[in-house]
Amino acid sequence: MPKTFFIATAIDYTNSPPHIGHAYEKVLADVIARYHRLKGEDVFFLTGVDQHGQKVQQSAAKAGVAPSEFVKGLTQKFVDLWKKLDVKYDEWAETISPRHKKVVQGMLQRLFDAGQIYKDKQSGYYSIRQEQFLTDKERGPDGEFGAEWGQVEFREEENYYFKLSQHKDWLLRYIDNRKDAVIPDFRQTELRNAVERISGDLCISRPKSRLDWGIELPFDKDFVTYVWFDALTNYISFAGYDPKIDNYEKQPSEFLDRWPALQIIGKDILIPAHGIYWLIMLHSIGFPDEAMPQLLVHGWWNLSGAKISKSAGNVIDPFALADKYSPEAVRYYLMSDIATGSDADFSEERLIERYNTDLANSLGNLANRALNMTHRYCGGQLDRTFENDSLFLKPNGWWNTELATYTGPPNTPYIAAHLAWISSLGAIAVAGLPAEVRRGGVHDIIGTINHIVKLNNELVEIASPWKLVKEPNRSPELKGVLYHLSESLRIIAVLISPVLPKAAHGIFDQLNWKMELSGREERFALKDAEWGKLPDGHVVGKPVPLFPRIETAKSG
RNA sequence: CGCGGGGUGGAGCAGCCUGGUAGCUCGUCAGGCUCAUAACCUGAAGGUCGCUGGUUCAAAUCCAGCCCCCGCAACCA
Repeated sequence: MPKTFFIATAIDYTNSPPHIGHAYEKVLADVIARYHRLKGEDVFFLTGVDQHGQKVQQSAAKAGVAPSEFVKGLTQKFVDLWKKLDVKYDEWAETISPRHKKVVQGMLQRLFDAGQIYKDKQSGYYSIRQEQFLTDKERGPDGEFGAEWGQVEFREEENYYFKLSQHKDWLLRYIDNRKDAVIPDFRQTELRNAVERISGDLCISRPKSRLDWGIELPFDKDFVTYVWFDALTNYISFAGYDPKIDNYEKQPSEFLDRWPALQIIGKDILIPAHGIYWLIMLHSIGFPDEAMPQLLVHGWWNLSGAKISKSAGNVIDPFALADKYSPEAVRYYLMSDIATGSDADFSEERLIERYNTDLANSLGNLANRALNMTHRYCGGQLDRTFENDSLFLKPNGWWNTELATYTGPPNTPYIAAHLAWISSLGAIAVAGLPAEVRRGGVHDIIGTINHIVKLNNELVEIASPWKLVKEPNRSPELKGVLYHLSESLRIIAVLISPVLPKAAHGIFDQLNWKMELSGREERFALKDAEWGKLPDGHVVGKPVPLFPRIETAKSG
């Protein structure tokens, strides 16, 4: 049985409502998941929320409600957003769930029994505001702790530590042996440098007197586990991992079928959280190197070059954006205007520009004009007999020189050359797809699709069906062109369906194609992206604008 | 000498790993078309690819040095 493709995102902290960055990561994961489903693979897409911790406890206290209540409201906001943006996950992770708690405690107990976790006493200067011990690094030039730390006091505290540094050499070897442990590769370089600098162990607990909104340590009721063993563990606890089984090979088949995951994370949580803590945690509980998750690290959306942050007050509300421009417009913008891995500038003007240019003017208009002409000139019926006419099927390559600059009236060989070329584009796109998906290159896939759209619009100009229709003897050419337009649209719909599911359905509906599966994801399959599936005599539907132009004050 | 990213026509970016006519989108200008969502197509102008030096027949691409910009406490993707 083929293995399930497992994709997971970071889980979001339920201390404040979702912003555009949360939306980006989940849409990216959703699109990658959908491309895998398109290939016919079983997909397990996990996302969710991180609900424990100090900040939530504080925010809840401030709001005068119990943490469990506080967390409920924010969790709902995330769920609502994913629904709105058509992010279709298979499992939802909530760190307060009993299922998760069991795995976290099971892991901790096993590591404690194995001597990987020990108790130690730490004393030093402690910032109450930042909830952390300070070192000399944090001292200002005057030797004092700055105002950003708030009240600082000397404190002595016992806590539990995980023997992190013991696994440093293993992690270095693992990273060196696996070229694609982290994507893109410059992030892997960054991680390796950081691993070299590992020193000391990882504090994994907080005394309940300070923090009780968390998962209790199974071996000491006076402590809860702090962040790492709680949040990171979600990736396996919601995938069926059984902490009681220490032999990895003996894990439940449900889990083994899914794991390892491709994990989509932001650049801020690669080091140290995922790249160091998480990988070492997995290694320490017996996961072999082949079972290490791959980390796909994405960049950030900035606002006029500045980081988006709550403190700067420049947070963008994805709900408002989706309401204003439609969820598909938001999905398209987030996927098309950033190269996965690097940062990009967010702007509503760019969103409008990309939507109007690529979707309304190019793709939407192509669908509209193609179907309209098919109805107007051929009663909506496709005719593909032309395809077999040897007169038009010239060997590849010959037209480039003579005809590249041709600007005369519709010329038969020139049209034929374009038809031949266009009918091969889908296969080329399909061939390149797996590699693009593997490295998260969604914006490259979109670029390829847009190129196909562009060539079809060129074909319309070159062939000028409105001229051909006036010459009865050229009816085969006319029909050939119209068939190519519809067939191209069908393939484009398949290729773009992971990014724009609703629009892809819209194209299929208008083509009057696979109507029995209307609205369902199974309607799209990569194997259908091959040329010539629309049968002879097929009648297409009436065109309705797929992407109404977004009018702005300037253009309207 | 901390770590990493970036510096490419007016704007935003790709290309760099695997040297060999500098590419895309937007914008500007001119032309064409009328099937279409005032959409589409063609052409033009516009670049010393941050600077300097090196390797090479050949460098945006490889090497060295330098300059400038942005991240690397927390909220936070």
